[in-house]
Amino acid sequence: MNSTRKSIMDAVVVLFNEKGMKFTMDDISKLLHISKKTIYKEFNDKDELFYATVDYGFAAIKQKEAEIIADDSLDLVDKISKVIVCLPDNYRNIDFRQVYQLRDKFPVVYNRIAGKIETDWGETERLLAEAMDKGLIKKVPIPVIKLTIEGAIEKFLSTKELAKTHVTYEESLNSMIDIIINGLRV
Amino acid sequence: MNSTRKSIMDAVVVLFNEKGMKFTMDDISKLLHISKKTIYKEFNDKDELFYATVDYGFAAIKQKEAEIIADDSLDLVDKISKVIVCLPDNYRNIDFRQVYQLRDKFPVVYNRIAGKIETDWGETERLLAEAMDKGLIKKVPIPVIKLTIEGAIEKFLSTKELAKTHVTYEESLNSMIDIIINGLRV
DNA sequence: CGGAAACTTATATTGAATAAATAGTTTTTT
DNA sequence: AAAAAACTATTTATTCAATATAAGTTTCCG
Repeated sequence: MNSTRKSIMDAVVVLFNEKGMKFTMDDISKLLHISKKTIYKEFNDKDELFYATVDYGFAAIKQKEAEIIADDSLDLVDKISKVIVCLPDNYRNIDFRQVYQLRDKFPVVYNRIAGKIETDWGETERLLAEAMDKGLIKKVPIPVIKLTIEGAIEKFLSTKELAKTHVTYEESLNSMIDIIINGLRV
Repeated sequence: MNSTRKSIMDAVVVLFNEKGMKFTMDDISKLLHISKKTIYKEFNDKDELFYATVDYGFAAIKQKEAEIIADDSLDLVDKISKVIVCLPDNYRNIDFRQVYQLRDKFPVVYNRIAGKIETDWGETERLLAEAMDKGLIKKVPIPVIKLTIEGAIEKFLSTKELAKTHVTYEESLNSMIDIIINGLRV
């Protein structure tokens, strides 16, 4: 993949975090000091650009996830907690709450994201089921675990309460995962 | 408090769960087969009705909470998990996600609710801090615990994923609290 | 008295008209 | 060759009057 494509997709992520979905193709060109023609040489339209950016971003997550799972120095429960933190950690700078804004205007892109997140959870669910089978953790409905973690992440991202108490998002996430993994241990 | 007032406030809760904030004074009178005049004899306006309904509802929660805390047969950690479940349990039939709709139209009522929820958490926070002091549970930033629980509850209420897997809201809530309390134990 | 309905006025919603912004293209400049 | 700027055809936002809805009051009636 050429570096122009990459820099454009990086700019999309930067602008998304700055302005949500309210940024224009002109914003991208201004940020990178490139002409719109250059963008349209790489991507046929805005949809295609967003779609590619999503795939580009999630590829990095999948990569890291695969490394964790392949790491033989980690036991199964450690792998689970690392894989769970993996998703938001790579995307520390992405405000996932704004993703819902895509639903109406870019439904294809939105569904791609939803699908990617589901797939990512699929891996975690597989590990959780295996750990339950082996008696390493309690048997608890997996949706309860999933929703608890998702809900906590959304709260951590959306609230200002953490900032007030000088607890960072990352520390909160690790604390939360620790509590839950420890709570699941038999 | 007279029974007319109570039945009107009960109707408010019923209609709120049915229609969110989109119900009218006429809806209340039709549901109860009473005239609007009767409603306006008890409450000066819609604001006052909602305000009273909030206080009426939270009084029941405070009552139950006090009973749990006074119960000497429970140890501190048990009290914490019971007090946490106490809030949503009493309000099993209230969809708290719709409360934000009040913010614009009934700011006074909204602030009352926000205040009540904060007060309720204050009690739980006090118990958590005490348990940490006594070394009964791990020292973890309390906002992390609070946000995790709040996030999970919101997710349980907002998603259809639980229904699909035949796990009830109540079971999920209890599982979640079990995991977290167990995860906090030293 | 209290329910049912009619009535008034404030608030909300709708939709067409208009203005503004933006995706995508073309031209000019460096 | 690519940036910058100008351009156009659509989309999207805004405005404002009409329309409709709902809060609160009054009237009538059993």
